[in-house]
Amino acid sequence: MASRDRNLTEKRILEAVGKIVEAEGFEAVGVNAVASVSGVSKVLIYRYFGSIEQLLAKYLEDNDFWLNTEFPVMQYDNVKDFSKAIFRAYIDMLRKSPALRKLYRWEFTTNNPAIEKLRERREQTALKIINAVSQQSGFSLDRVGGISTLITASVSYLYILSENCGVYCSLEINNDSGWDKLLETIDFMFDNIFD
Amino acid sequence: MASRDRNLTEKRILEAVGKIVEAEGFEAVGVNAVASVSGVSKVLIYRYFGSIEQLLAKYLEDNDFWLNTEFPVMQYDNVKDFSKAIFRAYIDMLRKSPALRKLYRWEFTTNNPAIEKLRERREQTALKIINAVSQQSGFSLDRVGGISTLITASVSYLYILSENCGVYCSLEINNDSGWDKLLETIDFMFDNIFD
DNA sequence: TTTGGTTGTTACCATTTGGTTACATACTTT
DNA sequence: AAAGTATGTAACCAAATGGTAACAACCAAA
Repeated sequence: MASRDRNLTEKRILEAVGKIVEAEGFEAVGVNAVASVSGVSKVLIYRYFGSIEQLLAKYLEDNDFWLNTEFPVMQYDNVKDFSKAIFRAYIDMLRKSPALRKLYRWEFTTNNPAIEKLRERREQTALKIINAVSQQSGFSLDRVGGISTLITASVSYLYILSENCGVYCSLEINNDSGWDKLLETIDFMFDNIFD
Repeated sequence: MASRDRNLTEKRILEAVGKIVEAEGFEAVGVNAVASVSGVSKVLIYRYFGSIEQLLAKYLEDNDFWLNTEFPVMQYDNVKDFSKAIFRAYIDMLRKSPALRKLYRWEFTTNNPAIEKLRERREQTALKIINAVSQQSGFSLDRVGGISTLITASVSYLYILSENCGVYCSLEINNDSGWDKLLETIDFMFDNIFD
């Protein structure tokens, strides 16, 4: 596009990555695709980012998934409400971000340093929360960890699937009605557990 | 391979599909790959199956996922044990079948008639079980459906992820220890709910 | 034995992929 | 003004993809 502005073209390239990711997922981010969507010749992609891997690493770094999301701090008087809030936040995060859904999908088929790093952060964040809830509730780490796993994994699965499939177990996962029911189920679970 | 036996070469081709699926997933099933793994020239693939889509449809039909798995019939005296057994069976199914794990992964990125059919069957089976449990337990369909969704989606997610990632939420998902903990969590849930 | 259909192989095709070379244009610094 | 560097483009390359055409070998039925 001949703008002769490195910063701008780098921005254009990264924006193109974002567009492709949100529309088709990380699997579709190739040199040719990025070049054509950004309108920048692919030579510059290699020149400025080295490789697609590095370009994606930069993209992930910029849109720092997980780190930018504020999880509700322990500001509730009881653990039950805190727990409910945590998973509400998790659901919200995935609902709002098509890119995050695509990232979780990508994780199923790919292994690279960037993904490893994201996994580590996820583990750290999870551990922190699990520790807090465990201490406050008196439940063992395994107990709290098991429940957290159950819920977050489920939510992730359903959100990824919802992009291709409208119903799972009679639950409408492509509109709010299904998610309301699921939230209600989670609340019900905690109501039963914390008593 | 010049065996001049259509049945045999068809079998060879389908077996090659199976190998590729189990090792690399449905995404990797291409004409060239199938041809080279099976040792059959790709012309015959088109001649006998029409297209890769149809070949995969045949493969899915043959290895009829979901239909061949026996779910524990209501032979327990209480709903709690029955519920626990159901999800144990579900976990077992995914544990034993690499192809099923790959199928669930494939479902995230693909839509075609064959997949739609599998989804329908899954819905039917799920509905049947949910109905049974709902009647026996007195819980509403939404309640039972919600819990079923939560658990099966979670298990599916963790099994798919386990092929690329060893730990999720401090849970070791690539060996039995993690799965034992998850089973224990599920049991705990039901113990709390059914009382 | 000839005819017709089945099975298999080789070679080819267009398209797309990731990746590079060579060159031209501009800007900056000396 | 000259030299050197940063930016951009067009053309090209090898490899792999899905897909087909042409031909050879074989078998069975007429």
